[in-house]
Amino acid sequence: MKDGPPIAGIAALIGDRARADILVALMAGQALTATELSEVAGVTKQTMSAHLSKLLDAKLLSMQSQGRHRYFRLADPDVADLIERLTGVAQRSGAVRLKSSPREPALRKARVCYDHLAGDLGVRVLDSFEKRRFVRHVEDRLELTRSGREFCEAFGLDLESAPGRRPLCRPCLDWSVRRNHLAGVLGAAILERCYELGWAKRVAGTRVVQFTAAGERAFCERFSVEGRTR
Amino acid sequence: MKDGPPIAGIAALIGDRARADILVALMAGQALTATELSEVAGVTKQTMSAHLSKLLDAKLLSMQSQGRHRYFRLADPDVADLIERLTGVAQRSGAVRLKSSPREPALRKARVCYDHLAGDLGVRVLDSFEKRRFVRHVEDRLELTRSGREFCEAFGLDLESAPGRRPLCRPCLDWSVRRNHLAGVLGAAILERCYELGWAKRVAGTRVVQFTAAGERAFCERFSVEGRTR
DNA sequence: CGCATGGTTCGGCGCACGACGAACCGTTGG
DNA sequence: CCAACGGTTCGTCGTGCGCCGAACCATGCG
Repeated sequence: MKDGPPIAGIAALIGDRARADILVALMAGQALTATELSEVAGVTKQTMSAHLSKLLDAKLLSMQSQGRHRYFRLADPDVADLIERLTGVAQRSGAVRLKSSPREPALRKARVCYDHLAGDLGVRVLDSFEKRRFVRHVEDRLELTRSGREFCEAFGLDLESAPGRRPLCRPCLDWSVRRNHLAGVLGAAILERCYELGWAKRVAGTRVVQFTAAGERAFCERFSVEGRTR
Repeated sequence: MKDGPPIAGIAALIGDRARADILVALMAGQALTATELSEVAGVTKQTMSAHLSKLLDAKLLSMQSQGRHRYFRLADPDVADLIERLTGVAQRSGAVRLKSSPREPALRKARVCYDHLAGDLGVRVLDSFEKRRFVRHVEDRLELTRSGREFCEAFGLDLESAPGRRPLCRPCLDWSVRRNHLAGVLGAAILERCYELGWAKRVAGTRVVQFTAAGERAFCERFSVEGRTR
C-alpha cells in the first residue's frame, strides 16, 4: 500500500531551504507566528503558508491559533532530536551545500526585512551595538541603554514620535546568517536615515539594499563595523 | 559563507526515493554493489551511479573497491542512527507519501527486475516457495530443495542447461515491497515460462509485466498465491 | 586477444515543486 | 462602520534535478 520508503517523504520535507530554516528557528523552543517565520526564511507569506501546512500535515509541527495569530512549534521532542542528529551528520559531512538560488548574491549582504536592515550588514550593526553596550538583552527582548540612546540621537534618529505599541528595539533572526539583527522602531529608523543620507537605496522589485561605495564606508565607520562584508 | 542551514542539504539528499531506498537497504548492515543497489531502487546503473556519488560526497556512505566491484555501506553508526530516527518520525507521521511517480501503478504489481519477476507477484512466489519448502535459506543464499526441483520440472522449467556460474536461485530485495523475490536462473526461467505459456507479456518500453486475466489466475493457482494482488 | 560485465560520463528530456502576485477571508482595534 | 493586518487560496512561471540512452573506461576470464 505505501509508497517507497516513508523516510523519503519526511526527509524531502526537511530538505528544502525554507522549511529547514523554519525547523532550525523553532529549535530554540519558542513558538513563532507564520509571518515571523516567513521573515526568518526569507520568503513571502503565501509561500510560508504552503510550507507550514505541509509540515503540519506531516506532523513535524504543531500549531495553536491565538486571536488572529497562529503560533507554530516543533511537534514533539522526537522531532527536535531528529533535527539535532541531522545537524550532527551535516557538520561532519562538511556541509553539503544546496545549489544556491539565483537571488542569493546581493541579498546576503544587505537587504530589507520588512522595514529594517537585514543581511550581513544588519547583523554587524547589532554586533557592534552589543559590543559598545548600546543595547542590553533582557530575556528575549532588547533594551536601548542610555549611551545607546545618545548615540542614536547624535546620528539624527527620531525615536520619540514612534506610533503605538511597536517595540522600540527587538532582535530579529536572520535567515542567511542565522544570527540576530536589529528590528523594531530603531531598526527601521536606521534604515530610513541611510536613505535620507543618500548612503543606500532599494533596488526596485527586490529586497536588496544597495549601498553606494561612499555610503558603505560612512556606514561602517559610523557603526564601527570592521572588515569586508562578504 | 555557508548557505542556509546545512541540514537542508543532507535532508534533501535523503529525501529522494531512490536514495532513500539505498539507505534503507544498507541498514541491514551488509555492503552491496552499485548494480545490486540499482536493482533495489529500481533505477538504471547510470542513475544509481549519480546517486551514489552524491551520497559519497556527503559522507553518508563509504565505499571500497574490490576487484571490479564497488561495495557500499553506511558511512558510520551515526548515519544509521539518523535513518532510524527518521523512520521513527515517519511512522508516527502516518507516512507522508511522496508524489507517486507516473510509473508506479502497474509496476508495483509485476515487473521485470533484470530478467526475473519482481513486484507484488514476484514476492508472493518466493513466499509460497518457502512455505511449501521448495527452497531453503542457507546463510544469505537460497537453495532449491528436492521437492522444489520436482515442482519446477513439472512446471516445465529447464534448469540444467544454465550457463556458467550464475547462481541457480538467489533472493533479490524488492524496492517497492521491501521484501525478497526470486532471482537467479530459476527466477529467470519462471518468467520465461510465463511468456511461453502466454500468461503474460512485457509492455514495450517499460519494465511492466502485464498478465492476462486467465494468465494471472493460472499463475496464482500454480504457485499457490492467494488473495488479490491489488 | 576478444568478449562479458561492473561503473562512469555526457547530453537531453520531462516533471514536480517552490516562488510570487493578486485576490480573498477573519480578526482586531479605532 | 472602515482600515489594517495576519493568513490562506489560486493560477502561473521558472528551474533544479532525477531519469534514461548511448557511448565510454576498467577489470577479469576464456
